[in-house]
Amino acid sequence: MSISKSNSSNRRRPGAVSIRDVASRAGVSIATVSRAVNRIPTVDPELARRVWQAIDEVGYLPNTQARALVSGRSRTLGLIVSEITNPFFPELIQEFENLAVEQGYEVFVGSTSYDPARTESLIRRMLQRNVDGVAVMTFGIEEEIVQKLVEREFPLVFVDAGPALPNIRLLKVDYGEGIRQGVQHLAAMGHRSIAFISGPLRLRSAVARRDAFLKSMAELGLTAPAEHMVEGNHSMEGGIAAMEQLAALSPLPTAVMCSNDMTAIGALHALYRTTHTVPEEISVVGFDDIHLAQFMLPPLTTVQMSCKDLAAAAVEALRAGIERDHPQAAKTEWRIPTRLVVRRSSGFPAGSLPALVHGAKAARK
Amino acid sequence: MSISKSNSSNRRRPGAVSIRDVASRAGVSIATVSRAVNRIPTVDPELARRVWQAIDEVGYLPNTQARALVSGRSRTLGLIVSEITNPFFPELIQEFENLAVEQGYEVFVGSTSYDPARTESLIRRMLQRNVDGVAVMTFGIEEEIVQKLVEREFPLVFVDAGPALPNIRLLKVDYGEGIRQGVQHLAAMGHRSIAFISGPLRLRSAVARRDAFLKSMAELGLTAPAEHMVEGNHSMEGGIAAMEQLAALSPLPTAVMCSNDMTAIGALHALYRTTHTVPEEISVVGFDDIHLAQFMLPPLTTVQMSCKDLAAAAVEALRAGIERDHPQAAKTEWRIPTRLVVRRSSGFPAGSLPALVHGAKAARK
DNA sequence: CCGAGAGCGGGAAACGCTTTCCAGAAACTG
DNA sequence: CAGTTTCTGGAAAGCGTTTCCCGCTCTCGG
Repeated sequence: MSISKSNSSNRRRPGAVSIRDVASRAGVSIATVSRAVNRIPTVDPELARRVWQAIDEVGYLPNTQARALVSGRSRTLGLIVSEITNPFFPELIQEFENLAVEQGYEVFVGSTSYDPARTESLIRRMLQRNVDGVAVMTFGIEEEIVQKLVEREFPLVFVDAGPALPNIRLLKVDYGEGIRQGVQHLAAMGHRSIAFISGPLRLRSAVARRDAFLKSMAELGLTAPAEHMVEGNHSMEGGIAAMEQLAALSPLPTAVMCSNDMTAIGALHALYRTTHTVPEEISVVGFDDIHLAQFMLPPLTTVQMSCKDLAAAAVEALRAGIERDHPQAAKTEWRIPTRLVVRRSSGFPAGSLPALVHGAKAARK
Repeated sequence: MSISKSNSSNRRRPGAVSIRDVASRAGVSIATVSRAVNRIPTVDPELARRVWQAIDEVGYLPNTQARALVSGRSRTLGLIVSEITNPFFPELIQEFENLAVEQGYEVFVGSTSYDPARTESLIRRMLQRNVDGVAVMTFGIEEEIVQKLVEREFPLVFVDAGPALPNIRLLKVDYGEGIRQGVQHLAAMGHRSIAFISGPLRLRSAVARRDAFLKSMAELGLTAPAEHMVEGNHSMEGGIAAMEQLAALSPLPTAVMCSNDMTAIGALHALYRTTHTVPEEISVVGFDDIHLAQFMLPPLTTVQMSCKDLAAAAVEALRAGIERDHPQAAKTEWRIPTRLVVRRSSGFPAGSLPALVHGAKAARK
């Protein structure tokens, strides 16, 4: 008799099942079904059981759009990264997505490719899709675009260099400590002439890393001449170009610290091409500890910035901004620790006396 | 006087603006605003102008959820890949997303990590989010899960090995031709003992590639003994392990064809570790032509499967299934061409007489 | 000059769900 | 046993759109 209204509609996808189908099947009202689905405790256990059974039988899936429309929350997060083709980001995305899904959120990923127009469109699309919050993990974003989001009182999370605005949560990566660990590791092995390949210097986070390097050097009483400070672009190609520039120097620096792993991998390639040996002639240290790092030849010594930590902090910070009664609602900064991972691309500089350090080199073999 | 109803609601995000705000600002009905936004030609140009101006002034963005709810189409596509951390996929995702956005679609990306439970949850979530269609680019998916989608008459696109079901569109990658090109390239240089590192053989597409290899060999009157057919897992680690197995053989095969580039890169690493030279002692050929391939040492000879072509075909096939009056609505198969890219990881086998081939090797230098 | 027809714009219904409000039932209490 | 409280389920009102339908106006021909 009562053919479900929704199924007689011509617009819905044929197989789709609405809350009404469940209600009539279970012999209750749609309100009861909704309450059962949302686990409101006041519903009679017996009824709830019948509802769940009916849901199972008809294969009901709540329509997210309708839910979002009425609740005002889409249970969707935006994640903006610089370049999805840079291996660091897929790892981050993966972790972020896992955690978000665990918390019942869906994720829209967007990659800016450092293009302001793309970024702009990305943000507009996310706004339109009503995401509940956005994590900007791009290591550098145009201030004005953020403005739009802030105006709408959007929960926002930035990595290390967000604009100082209210309603913004920051993930502070401890570059200072990370880079210091790398520099001290090299200095401890006897390196005095350490070069640095930075990221593109128009990005604040790239500048932050470079400054951390200079500071760490200064702490040890070391200086880096201008020709030892080369600008890369966070990609392998950039690393290759930068390293070629350094390799032309005479004398060669005995070690190179890189702003990220892809750059370091590029450096490794450039050194291979110019037939310099690593770490005998020159040591290379990266930053990030992407998956690939351990498979380099030689395996890359690097400063680990844990994707997992970063993703976890991002999701939590976002939740803190979204969910009214979140325990950390007031927190605005999350610290992301870093740590040194020593592999095989770093060693004693040529001409040093390894024996003095109790054969440490041999031990690492 | 007339405070917008929507703005007085307590649920909406404070900055949000609804169609009603635009309507009252422009002094027209919401229906007219909707028509103007959707560029329905029957609306008076002067009114349309006023509407657009009002939209600009109040910063209106149509709510996608409400649109989707009423139109029954979410303008969202699902993209399922195997492993987002495998560099091939980010490149694919990037292209896919660009094209989809160009066509006015948003993309939900999901990575299965070869885990049926994850895949299951992924599909359920996509169903729930009402995606208009799904492209499954995982090189192997569980049949039963697909069943669910097919039942709902979901537009579906598969890469090369989709189940033979109605309403499914297939992207046929021309493995036969691609692998043949690789094998013939090697054979032409004088290789007779060619090994093959496959993908995980429970995946149909891995089997397809392996069979293509055997067929190509047979065409040339060559055979591959069992110990030359090693199973990898499409990752670098798998390639390393497989190559180590091959490297232990005596005599060594003079060339290795790999099921994908990551495997080939792993093989290169394994050979470096065992101090075999490439291509002098052994040639290596990959498949996919990921970005990384050209930066290997030596740069990897590989069979290119263009991400761009693949993504373009996927988006088009999806649109053909979604949009009622799409010109290609009836098409069910798209061919993806492949082509050989010769770089430096392949060369003449040891003991061959390069001079016979008119100094081709020298020419490639 | 009047009526028919065309064209445009507004009111209202519908999409599938959540949530509030209220009525009725059940369980107590005096 | 009547009155009060507590609880449960149903009806209905939206959420922000699109779209259908109807009525108004304007034009043009007879």
